[in-house]
Amino acid sequence: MPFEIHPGGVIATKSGAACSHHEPSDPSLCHTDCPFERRPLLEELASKGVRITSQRRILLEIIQSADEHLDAATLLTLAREREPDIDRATVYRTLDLLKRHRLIDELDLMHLKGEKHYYEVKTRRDHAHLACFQCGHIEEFTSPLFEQLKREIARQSGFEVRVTRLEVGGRCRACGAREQDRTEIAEAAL
Amino acid sequence: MPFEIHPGGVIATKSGAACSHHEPSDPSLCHTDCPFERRPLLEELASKGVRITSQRRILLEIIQSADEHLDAATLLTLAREREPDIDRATVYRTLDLLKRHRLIDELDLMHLKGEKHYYEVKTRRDHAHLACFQCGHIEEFTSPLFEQLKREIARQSGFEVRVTRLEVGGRCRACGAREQDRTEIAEAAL
DNA sequence: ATATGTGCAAATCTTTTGCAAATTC
DNA sequence: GAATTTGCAAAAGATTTGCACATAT
Repeated sequence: MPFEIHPGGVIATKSGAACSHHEPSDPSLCHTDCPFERRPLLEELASKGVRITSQRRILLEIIQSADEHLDAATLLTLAREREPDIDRATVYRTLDLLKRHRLIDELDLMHLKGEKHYYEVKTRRDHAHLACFQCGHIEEFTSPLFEQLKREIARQSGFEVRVTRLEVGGRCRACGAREQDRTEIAEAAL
Repeated sequence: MPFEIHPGGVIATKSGAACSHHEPSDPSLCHTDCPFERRPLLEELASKGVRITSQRRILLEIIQSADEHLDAATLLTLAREREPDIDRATVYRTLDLLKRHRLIDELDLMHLKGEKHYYEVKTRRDHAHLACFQCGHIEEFTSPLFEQLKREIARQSGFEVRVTRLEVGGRCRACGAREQDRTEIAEAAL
């Protein structure tokens, strides 16, 4: 089957699989209507007629259940724990496949640690990624305002919006507070 | 002088220099209050005690007056037209310098043409970059909603927001219309 | 005079590609 | 059985680094 992007709507997950977007401590948030989850990647791909190989099965499972942003090298390492012969190229090709099918999003996370990319399962609501230049902490941020902005962009520019990437770099609350402490200590020393 | 980021406010340009953010056909938009322009990069750097070398002078001028998004290789080529001995490393080091001083923004433009970065002078208002996957067209988009979203992010997350990057990928109006045409032609042929 | 910046060359990091053999449907 | 996918090895693309020499303040 020649590659083709299918527009089809987002479908809520039917599985009871762990939802990587909530703390394990609050599993009650992971139910059928979870706005962050969708069908398992494997199901999604198979239904599009994409061949499921053992390598892809492994990679999809890892990506699906990852609870942090993965880069290609980490994904390769994790996959090799299960299948030592899996190749770097297969990882990149699979990531590309998922990207083209719009099942994952590619992130830079402000290039805090080099030029590599990070990946995450596409969620129903887009979110911003906030990266702290000082401690490297990454935070996600969802907002109706963001959705509104995307609609405004589509309407005013005439663009059919397919992918959105909002990354913010700065200093997180904790680092800001720490800095504040330092200032106070310095002042007290005078 | 050890490197240090100075927070200082944005200052409107005093020069009559060409403003790269408006069509040359509408020079009236380029005046003192132009919300897109700021002090020349060279002035900005010099006032921070950064050494101005002949190489930097050339690079700054090119970046300043560029009317499209530059990548490091293009910048090097343009610089070499004026000074053939300038080195690739100097280009990267200068871009890094400007980034650290928050005088330029780094963009990916959705990696339409490889993994390289693009650069533009930081403007007073942040803007989104819309990239058309089909024709490669890049469009900029400013909106009060974007500013509002940034404020919301800062307030709710406690982040001190320093850099924002909003990139949108999809299909531009022209390509969408072209596609529409094709569909109509295809239907008429039935 | 001294700290800083530059060119050169080599290295690094990340991703991509051509091809023969293996696998999926 | 035909088309697709994989592993391997090599290449490509983009950026970074160490060091001796040159330059700016």
